[in-house]
This record gives sequence, C-alpha cells and structure tokens, in this order.
Amino acid sequence: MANLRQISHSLPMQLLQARESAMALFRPMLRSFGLTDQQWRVIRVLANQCNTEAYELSQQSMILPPSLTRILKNLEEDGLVKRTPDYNDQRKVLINLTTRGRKKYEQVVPESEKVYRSIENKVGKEELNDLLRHLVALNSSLEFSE
Amino acid sequence: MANLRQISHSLPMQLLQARESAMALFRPMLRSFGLTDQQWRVIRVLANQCNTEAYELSQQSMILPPSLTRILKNLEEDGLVKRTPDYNDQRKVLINLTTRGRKKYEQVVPESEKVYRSIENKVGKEELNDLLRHLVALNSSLEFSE
DNA sequence: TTGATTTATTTAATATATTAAGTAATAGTA
DNA sequence: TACTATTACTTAATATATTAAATAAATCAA
Repeated sequence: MANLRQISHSLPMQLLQARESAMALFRPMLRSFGLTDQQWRVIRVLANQCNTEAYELSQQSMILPPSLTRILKNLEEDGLVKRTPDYNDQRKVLINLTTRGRKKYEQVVPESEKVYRSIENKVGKEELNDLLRHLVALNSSLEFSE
Repeated sequence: MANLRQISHSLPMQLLQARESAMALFRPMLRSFGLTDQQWRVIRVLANQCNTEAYELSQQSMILPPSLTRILKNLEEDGLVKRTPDYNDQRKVLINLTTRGRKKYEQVVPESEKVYRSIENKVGKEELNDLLRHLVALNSSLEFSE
C-alpha cells in the first residue's frame, strides 16, 4: 500500500506548525491593539513606504488582492488607512497610513520587538539566525523556478 | 521614530513565504484531485489511523475544531469520510476514511511524492534536511514554553 | 443522587483565502 | 480613430480561520 512520508518529515507541515507556533506568541499582543494578523502585515508595509499601490502592497504583505480589498475597506473604516486614486493612472489606488494609523504602528512596534526577543531567548539567537538563513535560501530556490 | 525589523529578518514572514512557496507546488496537483489543502491534511491523517477523535484530528491536521466540523461535513458529503458516534463516550465522534476516501488517498500519494522530489531537486537534499531539522527544533522550542 | 464542573463538539458571527468573473482605465495596433 | 489586449482592482461564490457562545454528555463533589 502506498504511504506518505511522516508529518515530521513534511516540509509544508513543519512550516505550518512553525508559523503557528511563532504567531501564537504575537497574536495576543496584536489583538490587544485591536489588530488581526493581516491588518498588521498591511500596516507594517505601509509604514515603510508612501503611496503604495494595491498590487505591490498585496505582494509585500502576502495577501491576495481580493482579500486585500476588504482588509483595506475595514482599515479605512477604522481610520487607519487612506486610499487615494492615482491621477496619472486612474486604474490605480495609492494607499497610505493616516496619522492615526502611524500612531498605531508606533505603539505596536516596541511590543512586537519584545515578543521577538522572547523568541530569540527561547530558541537561541544563533539558531534563529541559522533558521532565517535557511528560509531565505529556500524562498529564493523556489521563487523563480518553473 | 520607532522602526521594525525588515521583513527579510522577520521569522513569521519568512515562514509564511516559505510555506506559500512550497504549497504553490502542491496546490495544482491537489486541485486536480478536487481537494483543498485542508481536506488533504485531514485525509492524510485519517489514512494513518482508524477511529480518530475530532480533537486529535484537529491537532494533527493543524485545523481548529470549528473549521474541522465543516471540512468533515463536506468530506462526508463527498463520500470520502464517515463519522460514527463513540458508544463509550457519546460526546465523541470517531472519524474514518471510506473505501472511496482511501482510494483517493492512494491516488494522491505518488503524485505528492513526485512534487516532494522536485522540491528536493530544486533545494538540494542536504539543504532540505537541514531546514527540516531546524524547523523541528524551533517547533519543540516554542511548543511547550509559556 | 443532585448540582456544579469539565470535556467534546457544534453553532454563530465576523474575517480572511481562493478561484473565477467582472469592470474600468490604459496601452498597443491597424 | 476604432479595435483588441492588457492592467489594476473589485465583486461574487465558496471554503477556511478565529473567537465566543451553545449544547450535550461525562465527571466530580457534596
């Protein structure tokens, strides 16, 4: 009978579990600021660049355009984000943080770094950097191929 | 102004990207069998043990119980899975693959292994095993702490 | 043995993911 | 200019995620 590799040897399952383990440590903090995981990914990208186009935001936050449309709608209703039509290309929408959005970002950053340092302590700084290097390598191996 | 680490140095973002890169290679194959990612995780667990309780299935497939309820309902409607009340503890439901479910599993396994080997080829077998070891280590570091 | 507590699962409500299709603006071509 | 294709984004439909609350069976304590 055909049989599949054990879950402990499955790359996708180990990645899923690792991501869940890591996010479990960030989530309570984000929720205490009234943010979902995805909202924080969006805010984080916007904090680092002005006039971001939806497609680029989608790429950088790893959120597909249809999901992004609704996430931005919610963030706009919460007054954290502002959408402006691009006058050079009326198909495009340029997205920016509002003052309130930037304030939220600056409140979250130090708490996020605290969580990150607690992970460094649990895992070990060297081990964590090794893992990051392997992940970056994997991502570039898989990114462009086929 | 407070500032956060770059995404290339963010563990959760790299894990997310790695998982997406990997799943992007499995997804077309799974869809060709009419399966979602989550349905395949469920089937895969069930193929390796009989009479699985919902909670244990939830843990092993990394799917929260409320999502699992609906996924099982769909799989049951498709005739791939069967739910039986546990007569020793009537709160529990025991879940098994049907004959059709097992057949589906055995069709997918060799295709899944093909994809896995193509990943091994792109990434390198040694590199992949190193990464897996790091992930297993991370998971056990984060699993039980706090 | 009754009442409170815990356990296993489901329901409900809202948010996000995925795929396909739709819309509107732009760009390219005859 | 008119036709076609492409681009950027949104809408729609279905599936899943997340959190809280509900339900029902089992366990525990008085």
